Amino acid sequence: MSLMIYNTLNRKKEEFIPLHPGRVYIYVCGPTVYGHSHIGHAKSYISFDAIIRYFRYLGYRVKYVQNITDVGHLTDDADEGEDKIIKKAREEKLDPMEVAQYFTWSYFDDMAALGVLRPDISPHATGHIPEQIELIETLLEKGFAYEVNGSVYFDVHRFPEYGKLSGRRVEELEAGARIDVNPEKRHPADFALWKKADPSHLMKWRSPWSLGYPGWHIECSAMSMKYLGETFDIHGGGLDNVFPHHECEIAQSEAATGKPFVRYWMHNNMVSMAGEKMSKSAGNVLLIKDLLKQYSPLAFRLFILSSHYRSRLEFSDEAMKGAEQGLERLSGVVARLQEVQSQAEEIDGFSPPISIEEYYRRFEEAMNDDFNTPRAIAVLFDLAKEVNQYLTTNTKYHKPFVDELHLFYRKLATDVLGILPEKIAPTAEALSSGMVEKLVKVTIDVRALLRKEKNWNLADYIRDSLQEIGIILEDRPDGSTGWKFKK
RNA sequence: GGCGCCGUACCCAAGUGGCUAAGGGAGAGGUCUGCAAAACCUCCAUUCGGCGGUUCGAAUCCGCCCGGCGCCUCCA
Repeated sequence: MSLMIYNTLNRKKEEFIPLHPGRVYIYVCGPTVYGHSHIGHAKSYISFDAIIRYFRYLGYRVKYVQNITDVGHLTDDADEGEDKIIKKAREEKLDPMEVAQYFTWSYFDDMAALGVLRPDISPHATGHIPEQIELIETLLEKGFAYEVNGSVYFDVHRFPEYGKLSGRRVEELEAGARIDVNPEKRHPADFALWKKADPSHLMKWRSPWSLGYPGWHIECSAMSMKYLGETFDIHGGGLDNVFPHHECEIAQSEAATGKPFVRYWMHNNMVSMAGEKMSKSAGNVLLIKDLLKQYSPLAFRLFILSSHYRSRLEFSDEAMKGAEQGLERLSGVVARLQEVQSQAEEIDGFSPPISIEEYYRRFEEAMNDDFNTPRAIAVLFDLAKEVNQYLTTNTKYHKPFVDELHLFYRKLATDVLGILPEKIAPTAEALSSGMVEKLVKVTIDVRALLRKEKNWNLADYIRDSLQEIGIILEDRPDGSTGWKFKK
């Protein structure tokens, strides 16, 4: 069973064959750090997080690079306008690096809160100015770029394959250009590699051409090739980066090295709200920090991964609540498995009522089909039903079997998808010490006596009161009472 | 104007030529139960925006129409 990946370059699914056996070299476009991240960003990073976790599950050694863009992206028209970070700095009366640094930490905090594993390398654009200058020099030497007035532009006509990723033609771009024509450019579709800074510009570096700053695509080429090689396996990012960003990256990189840049291009689709793409400019953003005030990070991951990464996802409170409930169901089954593990034993002649291998197979089959997490998650739910049946129809449990079931969720739900915690919220059985636990136990015992006397009013009063302080009691058919913390 | 995507039940969402259209949530009924919660069982789209066509057979392919969206400017 081979791993198939949808490659934007060919618009079809292709078998994944790594350049170096057993290894995956992957670059994903990171954030421009001029504001807090919203849940649209989160879809991208959670999707690639699951993809990388799955590669590791398959046994690949992954080198994951994700840039931090702390310079270069402009606000308005292609060549004029003000750098976003500088704009923010001016507004807040801060040094641009203070802005970039502040939002970099904010981004890292958000990702940690969402359980997104850190990339192996998080290179900063401003930390790689020499590499970018070097790349531009190569492009000039090879005649793919030209200098005008201290700025350097890439000449798209010198690179006939320009447009191969996004399916555009230079002539069409010319016709439909909504960009104000920059008189320095030979052709409207040419893009800047280096811009000369005007005297008031806040971020600038010395270069052979001028005191200036790098163009807005060159950083990704410079940094990805520095850490992953001139040709590497996967480059990922948002669908909205296909053109012009990734198209330009290909042009710059392949022109400079004469080699294929990236083997598999992967693009995630957007989050929408009320039918419209979530974006800062549209103003319909929900920040990750605000989302997490209301919903649990794991439920949000479940929500994100229950749609395919290449599909658009419609966010709503109703959908998020659905995810919360779904997560409750999954964590419920794992909590019961945990609970049962301590009392389970070896049962002679035990024959497993569930084929766990079959569920592994189905999960992998789904993930191997271009990381189809919605189908993979359905497998987890299907098994949950069977496990619950097993747990409710038996009173004695076969330890190795219970362990195996538990391991299944541990590996796939916790390690690969990251939708279940390492440890489920404690239950009475799982705990042997602690004052809270002891107090709850005493209370439950008292309530059991009241129930024996059929003093329902008092018994219910205790249960309701505990619920108010976040402790849920569950009476079971055998007369015992379990409890858990309210999520 | 150019390029492209999507429209599956109340909500989110898989499925892209062939058994009964995944899964979750919500909803209805039932088992259990003093009640509740959880769990389990049953039900919940004869139908996939509409109309034609291709085919033995289509949600899936083709055409037209309706509706929504993305990119072409920074964007995950």
